[in-house]
Amino acid sequence: MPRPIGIHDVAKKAGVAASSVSRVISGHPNVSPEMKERVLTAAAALGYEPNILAQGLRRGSTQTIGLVVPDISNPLFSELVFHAENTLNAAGYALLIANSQGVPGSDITHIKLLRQRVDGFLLSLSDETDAQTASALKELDKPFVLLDRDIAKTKYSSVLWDHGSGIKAAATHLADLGHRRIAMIDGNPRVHPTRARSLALQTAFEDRPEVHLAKYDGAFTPDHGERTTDFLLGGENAPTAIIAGSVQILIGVLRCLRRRKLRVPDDLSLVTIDHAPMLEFIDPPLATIDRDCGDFGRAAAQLLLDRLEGRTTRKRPLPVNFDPKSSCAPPMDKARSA
Amino acid sequence: MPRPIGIHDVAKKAGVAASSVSRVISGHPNVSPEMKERVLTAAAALGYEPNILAQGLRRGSTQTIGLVVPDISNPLFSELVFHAENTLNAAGYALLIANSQGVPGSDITHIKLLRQRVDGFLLSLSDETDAQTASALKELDKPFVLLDRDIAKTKYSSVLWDHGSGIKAAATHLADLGHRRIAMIDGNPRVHPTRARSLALQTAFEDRPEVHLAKYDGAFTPDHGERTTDFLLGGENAPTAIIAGSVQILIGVLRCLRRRKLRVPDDLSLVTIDHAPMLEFIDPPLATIDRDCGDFGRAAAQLLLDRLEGRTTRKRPLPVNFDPKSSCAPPMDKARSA
DNA sequence: CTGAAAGCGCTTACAG
DNA sequence: CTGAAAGCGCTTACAG
Repeated sequence: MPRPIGIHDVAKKAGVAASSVSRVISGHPNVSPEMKERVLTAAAALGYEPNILAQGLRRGSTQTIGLVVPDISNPLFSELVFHAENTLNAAGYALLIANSQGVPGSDITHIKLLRQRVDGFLLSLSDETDAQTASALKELDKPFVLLDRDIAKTKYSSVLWDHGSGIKAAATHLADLGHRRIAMIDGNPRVHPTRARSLALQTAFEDRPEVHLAKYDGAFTPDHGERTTDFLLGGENAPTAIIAGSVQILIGVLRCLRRRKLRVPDDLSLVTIDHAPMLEFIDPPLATIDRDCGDFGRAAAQLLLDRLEGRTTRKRPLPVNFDPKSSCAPPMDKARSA
Repeated sequence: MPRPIGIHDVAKKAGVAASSVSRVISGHPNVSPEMKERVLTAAAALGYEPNILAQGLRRGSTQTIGLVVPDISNPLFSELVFHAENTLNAAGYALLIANSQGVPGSDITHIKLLRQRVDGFLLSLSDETDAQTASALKELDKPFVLLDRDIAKTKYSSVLWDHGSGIKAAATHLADLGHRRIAMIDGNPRVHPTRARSLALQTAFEDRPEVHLAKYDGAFTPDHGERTTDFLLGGENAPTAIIAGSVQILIGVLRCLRRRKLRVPDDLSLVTIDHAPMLEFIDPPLATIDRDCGDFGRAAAQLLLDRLEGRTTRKRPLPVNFDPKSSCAPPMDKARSA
């Protein structure tokens, strides 16, 4: 197998110095048109491609961005990746992805793994409150943007969905329908989305004391969804409406409802967060809190490009929408119907 | 921001030569115990971490594997990535992922992007018949393993599901129930799974001429599923059973059935391929052709490690299972019931 | 505008 | 077993 073409091969063929080849290839301004032409034809004839490792070693930059996500199979990330990659490619950067499996230690491992290979990071941390992660980020000598994550007492660039207003819209919709006992089953309380919803719900019904809203954080898993629903529906004063914090949690809620033979919205009103491929076949269509991942990917990439070009860090808010379909109805008021 | 610690800093601190530091760090056999100790303590004290770019440039290897997939959000890949990564990590390799968006040109782009940064590839090509991809692979000077892909007239390492036997089992099940007109709606005919199923179905009913099976290849999309189902159910001699080639195709089929108010299995028997999170809430539970992605990931990683360690290429077959749940029933025989 | 030289951080024959 | 030297492929002040 022949050694790949190097800058010296091109220099010899063009009859110029290696440094001139380098200047032409990397678009240095001070080159004569004829030098440019000779080098370019020689490079094309030889099929020269610069060695990225050598460039990176010398320049200290690799024109590559690293993306660390906790769960690659989350459909939300698919769109995010697509749009972030397009934006970065247009600016001359490539995107490399690492999957952290939702383990904070794995976040750090992958950041370390990528650190010497990339110029910057897009990070969807597994745990924004983890002390080790925080100190790893403090020592990180590359710019990064947090994806829907917010670390207390820091000013890192981040793109943050406005989960608070989405959940408030949903809860208010339920309250307006007459619900007085509403439960929200949410996931990991160590990430921004869950925290933002908690914060918003704390004050949502300050002026409506008759509305009782309880929030049950845990994990974004079917198991947490199912256990919590079981607990809620098995007890006194069961809620008349439930909000599921993610598709995974919704699966657990639906399992419980199926087992208990409860119907939506007759027996219980139901709201969910995010879309999923099969969701459309759930009957009735579920009220959904949703968001545009394309915007998110573009915004995140742009914030990182800003940092790479020396601009300052920024928090970028992004809206969240609520679509009340037909899965919410006035509660069965036992008192009245009795 | 201070320059990162280099091998010379460690050498100075330990009072030895840089070359000795290198030998200790990279585990060279000929080093005295005391040398080892001095270097290791100095390196630890300084927090030395080798520069991967420099190592890669010098050694020609990066201890990194590149994975190129057409659709990162496919849940099948999630498990694959998890197990492949574990196997590779155990052998001292890291895994980097690139998303090719299902475009053959993008496959090539990402292979080129990764080529200088990795020691080998795991490739799930968008199109195994693409001539440009074939020639790019021929010129690729790094080992690779094809993931459920097979390129004609080549002996590249690959892990191949036995889609043929899975689809035969499903089709035979339907035929045994009495179905005489069976349709399979499959996806992209330019990848091994679709081709393997076509091949198997061609001969599946050679000795049962009364069974008519037609296969409709297209794309792994809801749109192809919906249009084809519409075409089939709207025509003469509509099939009494349909096999959907993927979850995306299934979504299209189900949309059509919902619109036409057709029920499974009373009006039509239905079989699908692969699992999806929400699938369990489809009523009735669908007969499914399924497979173990963990085994797949481990096998793929192992084949690549074999190549990296100089062993020969290999085709590795993997079984596929058929679970007839309750979505298949004898066909409504209009002739008889009339 | 162009070339010769030094160096990015490491590894590896080569002496000793 | 250890060290000095060369070099992986590139870039970038420095002369001219």
